[in-house]
Amino acid sequence: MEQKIELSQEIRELANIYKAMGHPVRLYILQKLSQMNSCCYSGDLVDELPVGRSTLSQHLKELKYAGLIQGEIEPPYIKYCLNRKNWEKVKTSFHKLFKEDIAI
Amino acid sequence: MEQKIELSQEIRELANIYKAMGHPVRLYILQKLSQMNSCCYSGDLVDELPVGRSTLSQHLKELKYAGLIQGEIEPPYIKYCLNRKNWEKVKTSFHKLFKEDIAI
DNA sequence: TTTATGTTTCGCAAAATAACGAAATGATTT
DNA sequence: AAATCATTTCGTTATTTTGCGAAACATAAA
Repeated sequence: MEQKIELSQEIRELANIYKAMGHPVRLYILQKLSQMNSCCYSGDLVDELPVGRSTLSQHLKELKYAGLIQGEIEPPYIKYCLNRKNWEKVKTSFHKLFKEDIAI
Repeated sequence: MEQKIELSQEIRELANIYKAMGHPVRLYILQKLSQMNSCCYSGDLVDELPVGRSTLSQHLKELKYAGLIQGEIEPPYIKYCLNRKNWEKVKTSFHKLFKEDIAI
């Protein structure tokens, strides 16, 4: 009665996105960017978050890799913003996850 | 200019929830439970998912621990359903994350 | 061209996660 | 009481994640 499925590319990608969101520092950054509806600088973040510069840089890298944020060089700073295009995608898939559920 | 904050309990909890959602097997289970708007058995899942019984059990345990699902003993099976109360909480916080954004 | 500034990469150590099979548990049936 | 069935826990291994400081990289200012 083995009818093992291969987990779809779609679900694996979505899981990766949730994984990227699954750390308090990264979630804080996303929340901040989302709620301000604007951008911020690594230097600002490192002052308020309880991690060192290199660690923060790693988290930003992961968020970038997951496609959730993007960085623009604005010397001497780097300005980070949400990746709007992918952010929409996340919203859509989340909505889909709740498809048969009560509307949000 | 150090104004380090302590990440709030709220954000840490929410991050834990996303972390729990951040694995394809667990996301598949949640999606299934959400979309069917019903419940399922561990035995059904192990037949379709590409992991062993003990591994699946671990994933179910994590989802339970994160408060996303609940298991009811229905001998000789265990029936798993969404934890509706917490599920609503997840939806709310997700919505909040998108607060200043275009409505879903 | 040296110095300063903001950020990232490197190298490492500690902790957490994912996966498995074997053994244990709990409940039911023989 | 023994056998059966569904599921979980245990013990282990391999991999990934998290975090740090030191060093490297840019870029701009002196």
